Amino acid sequence: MSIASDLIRGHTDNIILSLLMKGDSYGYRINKDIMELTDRRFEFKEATLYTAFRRLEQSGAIISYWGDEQAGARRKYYSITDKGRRQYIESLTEWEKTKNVVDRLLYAAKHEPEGL
Amino acid sequence: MSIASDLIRGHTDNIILSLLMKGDSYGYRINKDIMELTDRRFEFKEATLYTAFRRLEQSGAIISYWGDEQAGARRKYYSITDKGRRQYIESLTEWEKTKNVVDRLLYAAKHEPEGL
DNA sequence: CACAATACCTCATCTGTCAAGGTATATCGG
DNA sequence: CCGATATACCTTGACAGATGAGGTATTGTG
Repeated sequence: MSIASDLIRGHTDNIILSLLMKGDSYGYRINKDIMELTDRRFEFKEATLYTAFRRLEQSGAIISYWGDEQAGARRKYYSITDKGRRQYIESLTEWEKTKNVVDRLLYAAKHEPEGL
Repeated sequence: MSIASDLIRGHTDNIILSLLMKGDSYGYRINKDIMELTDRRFEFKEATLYTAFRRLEQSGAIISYWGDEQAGARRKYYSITDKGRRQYIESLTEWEKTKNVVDRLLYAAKHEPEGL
């Protein structure tokens, strides 16, 4: 739990793009990376993750291909496209704007009486 | 425009509680305050706002009463309860955690190669 | 008198999340 | 050898929040 999903909603696709900026990866590994990066404070539910992959592939932000594992379960790898890279870059600006706006609104009550 | 609603989702109720921490207010005014606090970068859609009021009142975080305006349109005022105050305080911690987690994930690609 | 601003409300629809279910392979302890 | 656990993928239906579109009523302004 830790982080409510409604607080992450809107970041899902961009988080996936962010991890794919480091190189091609596959679903299970991406979620494990997310867990590690957040000290186990967050991970996607599987259904959410695969829904996001489908959405991103349909919009052209990523492409997929099957790996040629000799052993173990097959893996579907994802690769970020130029469109996906642009979307990722834009998401960083969006996130900075969001932090600014939410900070102002959530701390409105505390910063308001500055006239004292 | 400006801020995607999915990035605010999850903060809606807490933003309203934050403004009510400053004192009782009513829907129309709250939304105007939000617009000003964010330099017109953000405001709620009316339907979103009133949905949130109903949700907050049903959960006991706020209570409402009709103002006794002598002139002009009638106003429904909202007042934050103790439960609402506790929820607001908790939301600040949640928000700080969320910022930390999203920062880590969105900037993962940039901070990763630290071994150089 | 038309229009804008104030001020409230509802309903149907859309989107993203997720519980629950499924498939298949590899490894490890007993 | 068998059951459990980990890896790795997928789908479906239900649910919750946001919102477009519509509505009501009052007051002030040109």
